[in-house]
Amino acid sequence: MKETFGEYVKRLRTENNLTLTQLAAQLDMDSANLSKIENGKRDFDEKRLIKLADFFSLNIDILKTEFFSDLIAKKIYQTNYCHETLMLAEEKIKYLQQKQIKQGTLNL
Amino acid sequence: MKETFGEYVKRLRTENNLTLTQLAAQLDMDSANLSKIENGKRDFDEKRLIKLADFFSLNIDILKTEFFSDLIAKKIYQTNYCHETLMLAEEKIKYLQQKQIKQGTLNL
DNA sequence: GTATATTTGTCAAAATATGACAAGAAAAAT
DNA sequence: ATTTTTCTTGTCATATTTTGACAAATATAC
Repeated sequence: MKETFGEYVKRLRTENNLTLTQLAAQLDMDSANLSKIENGKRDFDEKRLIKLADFFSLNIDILKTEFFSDLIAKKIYQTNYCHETLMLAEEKIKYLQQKQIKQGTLNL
Repeated sequence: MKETFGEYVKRLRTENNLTLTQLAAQLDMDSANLSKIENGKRDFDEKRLIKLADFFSLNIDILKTEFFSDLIAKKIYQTNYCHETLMLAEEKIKYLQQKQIKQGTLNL
């Protein structure tokens, strides 16, 4: 079963025998805040995904999938019946893509 | 093919022959901002979902599904490959639910 | 025990969202 | 065709949320 994004970062860090301070330095952030991220008390800032991918030589698209799926999971969990919402979201994404093709751009 | 949440609201409004001003009054908001919502230039505020459901006698859960799927669609669209992210999100929701069962509560 | 690592709490500053209003554009009514 | 109504867009002050930073408490290792 899947882990959260925070747990994923923690695993990357510990598997590479790094301290919070060491990884935080690489990501240009406070180690205390990184700890909160690993423990699900704060969100990882999207703009640092590239640094994370670079440092651990991860595929950025896979990392983004990890990241965004986590945001979505947190948002839906508790609020809403999951499967139906996600199915509908998928339809809507397709709709937005269609709309973009027709209109050129799309401001959301 | 699915519509956006804004288009959905607009459809509800026009099918019921209401002006923006009339619906905005029911939702306790500015009609100019409601217009932006219908046209995808602002987000509908979650806290007004209940008023919307009440006024149009909609099932709140179905409405929430419409609402949250829209948020997700907007977030993923452009950024990420859709299907894979949503599949992973579903797994993560299950994981969070499992985690909650074990821990009692979960702060995210 | 001391040192190192991690977690938690707090708070000011930055970023984002919201409410409000004015003015322009489009549609409808007369 | 001009007046009235409706809709759209722009702007901005305020409210809310997120972030960065640091201090202090706790836990782990040596």
